[in-house]
Amino acid sequence: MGDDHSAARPLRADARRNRERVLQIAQEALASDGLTISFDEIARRAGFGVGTVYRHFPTKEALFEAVLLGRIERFVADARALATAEDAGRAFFGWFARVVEQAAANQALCDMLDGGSQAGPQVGLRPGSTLADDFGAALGRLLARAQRAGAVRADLTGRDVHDLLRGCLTAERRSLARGGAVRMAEVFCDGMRARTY
Amino acid sequence: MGDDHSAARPLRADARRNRERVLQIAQEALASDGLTISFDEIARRAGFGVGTVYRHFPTKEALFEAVLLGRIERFVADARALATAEDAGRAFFGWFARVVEQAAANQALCDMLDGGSQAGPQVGLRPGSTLADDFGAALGRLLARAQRAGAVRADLTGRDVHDLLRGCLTAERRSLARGGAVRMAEVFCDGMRARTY
DNA sequence: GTAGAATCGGAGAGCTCTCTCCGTTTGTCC
DNA sequence: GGACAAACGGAGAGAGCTCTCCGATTCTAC
Repeated sequence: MGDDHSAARPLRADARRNRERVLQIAQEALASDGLTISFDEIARRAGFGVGTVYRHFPTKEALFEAVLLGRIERFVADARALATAEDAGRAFFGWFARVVEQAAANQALCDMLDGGSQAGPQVGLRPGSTLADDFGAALGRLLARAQRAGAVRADLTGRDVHDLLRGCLTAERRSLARGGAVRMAEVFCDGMRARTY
Repeated sequence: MGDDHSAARPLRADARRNRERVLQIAQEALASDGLTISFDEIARRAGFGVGTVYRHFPTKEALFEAVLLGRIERFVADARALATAEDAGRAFFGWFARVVEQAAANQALCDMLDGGSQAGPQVGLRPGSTLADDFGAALGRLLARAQRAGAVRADLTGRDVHDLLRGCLTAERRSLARGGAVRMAEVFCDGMRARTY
């Protein structure tokens, strides 16, 4: 996806270098500014004409996906790896906290897991996309197992948890203080834990 | 604020009628579409030229504030009224749930309590505004009292709770299912409750 | 009914954003 | 070094937005 130099002839050396640079700058720009950053601005920061950037990535979304999809896939893979962990509760809470923590450090990841900010483009995780389904399914499996083990309230659905995740990330993006998401996740996790009384 | 017919001569009858209609349509539009709705669109829905709407409200923000500030003030007043309630925990959790519930039914209120969505204009609750301070202070007092009464975890700050509030509203705006915010608030409140173990 | 003030309507200025087009520059291969 | 394809740069088209301006219309007072 975005790798249009796989089948056809290889890119010219300068073009490949420039493509890498665009990706790197876009990565930084997305992390600090989120999905609302403009294409022009990324080109400017990278020191290229906007036409050059479009040559490598045909749309704004294509560039953003090239930068971000891999990150989400990692979350899905992590969840799958934890699907047989010994302590199901620990696996679930740990995964949740890790996703929040990593996304909190990256505006664009927040925007993306947040369902695509109203403002920015819909990237990657729009409802119905394969990746969104995978993410939801992976989360659902971890949750179900933790519930069966009695570690998480039985009345929570996967969608509830996804909403809670979004909520945590919102805190990070909006709050005046950094670290809001992680703090919030703590409270959330307490709320999710199965009551013993 | 927006009431420019208070001191000077009264508005002509048709103008007053039109002003009311603009407010009503804007109210509906904001509730359903949030702060990102365009001024042109509101004028179109109301059946007026855009110039007419600008005659009554000099900027987009002025119109939005005319519609929304009263709602926030109500929340602040409610909190003040509860400041001497018998059951401090009940007062706090009840107020929190009520704010979430009401805001959840109104996109623009969500956007606003959310600190002004990145996209839309900053309306009313921008940090440092009097209303934002009032809101924060009212929330802080309810919280402190509930904590003194042992009903809420002692380690939560007012900012934490404001973040949690934002998080709930995010769920409402982004989730595919309506009612996400209220659901989330339940989990939150459980997480906020002081541990008895 | 009429004069004159108040109000309305909407074209358009000016901005930002995405994306295209094509003349200019650069890399590659001989 | 020269020829030619590949890649670059950035002006500008086109769309959407906020807000202004002023001729056309409507209300009100007499």
